[in-house]
Amino acid sequence: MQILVVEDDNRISNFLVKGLEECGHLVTLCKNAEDVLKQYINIEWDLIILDIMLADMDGIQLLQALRYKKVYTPILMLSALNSVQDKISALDYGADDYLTKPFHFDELISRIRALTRRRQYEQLETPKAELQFGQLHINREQYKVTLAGQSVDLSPREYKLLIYLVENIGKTVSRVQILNAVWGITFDNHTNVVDVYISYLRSKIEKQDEKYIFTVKGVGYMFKG
Amino acid sequence: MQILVVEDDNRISNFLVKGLEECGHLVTLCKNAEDVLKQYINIEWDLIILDIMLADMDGIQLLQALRYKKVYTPILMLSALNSVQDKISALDYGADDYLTKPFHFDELISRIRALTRRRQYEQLETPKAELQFGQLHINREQYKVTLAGQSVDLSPREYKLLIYLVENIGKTVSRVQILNAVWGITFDNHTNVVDVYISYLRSKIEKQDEKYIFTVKGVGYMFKG
DNA sequence: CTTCTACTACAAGAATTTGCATAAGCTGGT
DNA sequence: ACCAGCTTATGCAAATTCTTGTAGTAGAAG
Repeated sequence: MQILVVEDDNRISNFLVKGLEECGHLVTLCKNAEDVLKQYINIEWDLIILDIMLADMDGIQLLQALRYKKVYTPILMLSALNSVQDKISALDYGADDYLTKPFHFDELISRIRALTRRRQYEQLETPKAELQFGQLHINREQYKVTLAGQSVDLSPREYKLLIYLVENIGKTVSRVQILNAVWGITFDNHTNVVDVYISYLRSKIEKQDEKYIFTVKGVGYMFKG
Repeated sequence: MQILVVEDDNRISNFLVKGLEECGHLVTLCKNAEDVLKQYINIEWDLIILDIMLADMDGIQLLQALRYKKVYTPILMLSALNSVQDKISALDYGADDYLTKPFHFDELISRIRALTRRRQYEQLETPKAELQFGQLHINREQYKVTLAGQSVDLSPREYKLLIYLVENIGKTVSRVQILNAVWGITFDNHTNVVDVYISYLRSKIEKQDEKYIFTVKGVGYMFKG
């Protein structure tokens, strides 16, 4: 899933990003409220994790702002405060769940699962751990990819890229989108890493007769099953 | 099962932790009430064992606090007092069972079994006491591991780690997840203890031709049978 | 059909990160 | 104080990531 983490404390954000990525999610980190409203508001996230205490804006305010702008993405609030009052006001203003720091990572995971369950039922393709396209087989639980029975050794970045493409199967995704989702880069810094990694992937998962990644010239790439 | 023991008397806590671990449970010890509310409250325990006499807070108060915070984990109270009054108030405030010290370990076990019976029925796969993977043999009842008939001497931490990996057999578990489940650490990701212990475990339970623990690059580790 | 341009593919190597082993420092229980 | 077990620190090899540079290609324009 694509998750936006809004958190200015480096320790916690680092922990969150690392942990969520290790669980197979595509995570983007944003360190202040303003940027959320400016840059990230138009991206379709599966989940937003929002710290209630931010340097530039109260988390509740941001929550309100998002809901006002008709962003109905599930939002999970994080807080160091353990007060009931805060919890209530967060839920009142439209948060979907609330978690106090420090928390157990497995609990975060289970709450994320609960929050996005509806979504998962709706799109029955994604929650499957096992995916297959022709000769290509992906096991998301074991992070294992096989091609015609033979194991394919992908680096973490290559794997992430593949997952992103597969999650957007049939849709053309731009380099900027890929950079955003897989690398967490939000501005164009004139790099061609995406091209390079597409090339790596192709060399590893495609054969002469079996192609999965298609170039859409001037736009980006598309995965076809 | 994952059990939290809240007890400040070393003699008793040691006895409890050792005994429960020997019965194949994953036990975390907490020596004061404050830490329970701060650090351990969001972890999904299967059972909490709570001494009624703690240095920093009355056990009943802690019990109340937990229930107030909607923690519905089964709680078993321990007390040196034999007074009926205490027993009643503990049960009134939401404890699920009550046991007076000194007690026979067998009684504790049978009460734990009663309290968590539903849970045990639910997960019929895990409670097996005897596990075998190739040459590797784990007896959870006796807390004993053998490799090709030869006894393997694991430290408590090593054993806990092994059990966690085995319980997630075939699934990749991240370092953060391991740190959470085996160490109870929620916010420190600048440590390499997990790596070190994986290394210890491997040196003790693996041979040239027999491998059980597989590294999933950039993600974590996976146990394969 | 040829030329041109913008875009794409890929190779090679530098820089960084990761995983692992080992060693050294700590800690709590006897 | 000692010992076993736990944690932190360090160094190294290998893997991964990313930049740079060049060759190649599709498609528009002449």
